[in-house]
Amino acid sequence: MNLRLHNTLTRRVEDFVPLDPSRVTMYVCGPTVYDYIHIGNARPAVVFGLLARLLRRRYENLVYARNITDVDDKINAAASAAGVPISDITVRFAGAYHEDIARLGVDPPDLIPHATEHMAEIIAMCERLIASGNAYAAEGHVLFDVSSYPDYGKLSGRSTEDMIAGARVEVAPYKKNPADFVLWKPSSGDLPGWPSPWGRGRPGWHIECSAMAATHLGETIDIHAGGNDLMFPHHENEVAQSTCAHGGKLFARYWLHNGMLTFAGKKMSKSLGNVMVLHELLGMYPAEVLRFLLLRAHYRQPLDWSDSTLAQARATLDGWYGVLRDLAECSVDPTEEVVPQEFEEALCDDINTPAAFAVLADLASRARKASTESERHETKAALLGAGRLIGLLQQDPESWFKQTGSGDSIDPAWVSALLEERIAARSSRNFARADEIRDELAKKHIVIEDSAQGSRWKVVQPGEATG
RNA sequence: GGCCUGGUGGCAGAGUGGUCAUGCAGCGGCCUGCAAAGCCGCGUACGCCGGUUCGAUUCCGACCCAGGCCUCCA
Repeated sequence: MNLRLHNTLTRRVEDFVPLDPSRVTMYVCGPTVYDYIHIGNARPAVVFGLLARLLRRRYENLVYARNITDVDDKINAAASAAGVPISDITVRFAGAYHEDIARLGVDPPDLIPHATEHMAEIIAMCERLIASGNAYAAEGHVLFDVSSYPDYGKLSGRSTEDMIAGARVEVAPYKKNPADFVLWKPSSGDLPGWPSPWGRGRPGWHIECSAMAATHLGETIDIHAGGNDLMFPHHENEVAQSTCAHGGKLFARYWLHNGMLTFAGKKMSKSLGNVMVLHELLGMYPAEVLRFLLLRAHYRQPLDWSDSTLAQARATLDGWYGVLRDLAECSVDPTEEVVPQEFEEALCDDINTPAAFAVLADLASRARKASTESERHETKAALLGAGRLIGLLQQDPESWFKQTGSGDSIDPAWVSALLEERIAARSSRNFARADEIRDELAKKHIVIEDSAQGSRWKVVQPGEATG
């Protein structure tokens, strides 16, 4: 089963063949840590974290780096607004990022390079680019000379003429060419800065990733991924810098780009002010519902956030957890879990999570109908194995159904007492009282399920099960 | 304006040149004291117009519409 990935460089799905199967390298652009991230920022971490899992199943040694950008003018703005050093801001929000992402079931990458810890490498790369004639210093800046790199624009599919024609930026006087971009810029006294051959300054954004990728993964890396909004200029600039700094060596062999999360059809972004903050969402919804929502659409497609899709995600997961709850008696040791082949095949087809979920749904339905003990065991082991790989169905099924939204709390003793009373009422055929109790529980969003085995209860989210 | 994606049934969302995606919701039935859960069954979906083809939702062209990038952005 080959792993196939859509490569932005060729705009088609290709077989993934690593340069060196004994050391597979992947770099994903991480967050700039100046605030809590929104749910859209979590999409690449979730999707490419899943890709990392798939890669680890095939290659013994994956080196996966996801950076933290901790030098940036937005950070400077946040720090000066709060009257604290930038490290107060970056440490706090990098910590929050790791915590929130972990709750979404994302494994930590192997390496988490920080831009501020790579100043020497960044400066060295600038010097190398100047020496090779691909960059020039001007008024305390170092700029990349776009005209020195004929392939500039190849990744994002635009020509330099297009860029100039569409330019909406005012051209700084020290630029030779309007498309030239900053590698290093001067810092005035109150801004964070590092000593450099061009005076005290700080790096431009793009060079950080190039320097960190080269430092930890090497000059040519297998996979570089990030949001498709980074394709231009960020990734285009990375390609230019890295290729030129490394004597024309190919920088990244496979470029992967995830689609944007939208809200009411518009890209979720801080500047539009239409963001759903992940940290807050985690307090309102089960983390697996959020993770499932992010994986329900193919990663390259846009994904619209809405109450309806949220409710649908919750309802589908409820169905699968319902199967696991019914199979509670059938014990499956983690070592007995298996990842069904069709499931993994779907994921290996350019991370086709919707197709994988179709396999999971079929599995769930087979598990529910399983008539023999071995069939129950087999399907449950497959369900759990698939769930583990994709990062879902990892909760205890019984407690899954007892989760309440933020603010609500339910006293299980109170529920049990009413349930007992209702059982007694039913056995004495006092259905009026039994229904009264059911209605009372329903006010707390508690639903009763009677069966031959007895009565049980679950919490449904308000608004759940709307189409 | 330039470059790039995409338009699939009530909603979400894969995929394919010629019987099935799948999930959620809905409807009918079974089950149930009634429900819930579950089971069985049900829906002439592929933006518009041409072209290629024995046959197109799938390939080609035009058009319309939406979104992204061109400025910080996952």
